[in-house]
Amino acid sequence: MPRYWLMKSEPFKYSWDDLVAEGEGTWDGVRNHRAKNNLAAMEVGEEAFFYHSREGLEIVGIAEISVSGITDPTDPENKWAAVKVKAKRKLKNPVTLKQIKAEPRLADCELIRLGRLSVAELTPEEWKVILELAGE
DNA sequence: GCCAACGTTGGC
DNA sequence: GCCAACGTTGGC
Repeated sequence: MPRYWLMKSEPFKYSWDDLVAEGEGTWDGVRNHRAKNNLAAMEVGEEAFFYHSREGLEIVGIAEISVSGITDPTDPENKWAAVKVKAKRKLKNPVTLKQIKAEPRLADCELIRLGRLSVAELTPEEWKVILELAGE
């Protein structure tokens, strides 16, 4: 069973357009244990929403895990996890944090419950609801 | 720019 | 091993 993810990035540091331009990006620099566990659990081919935090505050597209189970190249001690992702496609309409908060079916998702978690897991149901909000 | 939430650090 | 202080994240 594939799992579904949501990855946050501050667009002035690394935006969806940056990922599109690069083709493939390494998701590193995560220094939170729960986020790390999520990164370590990712498998090649699984999909993740790409969310812009601090600015934008919306899900803009879907990325696909292209390389999983690597150690963070920015961590000299090699204890943190990382993955590589490829831009898959843009959402038809971006889904804002406001829309997510207004949707009762998403009240329990990690993104809302653990606001500061930079890599969150979504259930298949939550994934579908967000696609619905995107007009898909 | 502020502040709440949360993780980490360090003194005891 | 507890907990206060501090730093960081991220929404507002």
